[in-house]
Amino acid sequence: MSEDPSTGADTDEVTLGRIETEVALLMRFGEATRRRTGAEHRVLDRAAYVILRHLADAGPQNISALATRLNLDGSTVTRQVSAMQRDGLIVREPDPRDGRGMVVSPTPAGLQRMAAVQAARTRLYGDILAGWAPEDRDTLAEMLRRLNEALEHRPRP
Amino acid sequence: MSEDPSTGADTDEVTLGRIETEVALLMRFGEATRRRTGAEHRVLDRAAYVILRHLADAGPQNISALATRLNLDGSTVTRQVSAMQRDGLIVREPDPRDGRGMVVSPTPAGLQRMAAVQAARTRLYGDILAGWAPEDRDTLAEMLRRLNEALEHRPRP
DNA sequence: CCCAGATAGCTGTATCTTACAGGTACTTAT
DNA sequence: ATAAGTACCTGTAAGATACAGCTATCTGGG
Repeated sequence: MSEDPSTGADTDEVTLGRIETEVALLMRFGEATRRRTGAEHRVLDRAAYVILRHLADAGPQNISALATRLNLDGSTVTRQVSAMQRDGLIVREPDPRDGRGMVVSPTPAGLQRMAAVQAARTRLYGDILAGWAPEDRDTLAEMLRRLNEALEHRPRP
Repeated sequence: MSEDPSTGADTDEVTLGRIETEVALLMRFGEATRRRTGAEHRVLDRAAYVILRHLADAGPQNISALATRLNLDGSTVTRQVSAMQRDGLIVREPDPRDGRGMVVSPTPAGLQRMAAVQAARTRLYGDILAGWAPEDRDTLAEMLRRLNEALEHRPRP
């Protein structure tokens, strides 16, 4: 470690360390925000938000498909979906093509609530990044997109 | 919304939406990884890792300082520190300058374990970002750093 | 010096999120 | 028609965290 800087021999090592640090930090911020925000923004559970975004994006799906996509156990999604149905955010209907399955669809109320949360979060980022130049915001968005893309196609965790 | 693109009137809105989406996605990746990794990498709890990094970085501290810094309740840190002491990762000594407080210091074993986890995570990022140009990695690191900086100084969550 | 209020840490308890195990109903393949 | 697999649900358990209440200690005004 700690080679001659001019060679750049372990510059990448250093950069990777920085990325590791910053991602870890970002995760902590996110979790803390989620918890601290608590009742206020919790018109919509974080889990519910993710599910609604998925349904809005990829169309009505059954529970197994959701669970796979969200990296969650089926039983977890069953419970989340039950709560969301109780709150009128989604409807659950028998799958006409598979008697075992249930198709989950967002309700208008659910989509509306999701959009509101999304707008609030976007506004929050607007505040947080208030001093940034537009091109820097763009660079950030692009770098995050590429990071997620890389994570999705990672070799083997 | 959806103004004439040539004016760039709501380009920022769109960019903020992208950032919101990508951060949310990154969080889900992180959580899924943490859970899936499970017993394997769990030579070191994620909480313990963060605490050790902090102690290594900022020196021995008492529990309240840690809790404040980590955005956690004092009782949570008390329990985490107890577990870490049981595992020989830290030591807890009475604060000579405040009879109420306890000073938490990392042990050599704790630092070593932390360094090992850090190295493993750095290697993981090396795999994930295998195809990236060094300057892109650098840009990512810098953007993440600036994002975290902005989060730290955010107006008011 | 002494007491009131603040602070540090610990313990008990509750909540939230999740996973795993087992059960039932249905589907698919042989 | 039967066996194996799948989809979902329910029971149970584990982990992380917050809040409330407790004790010991510190600090500042009389």
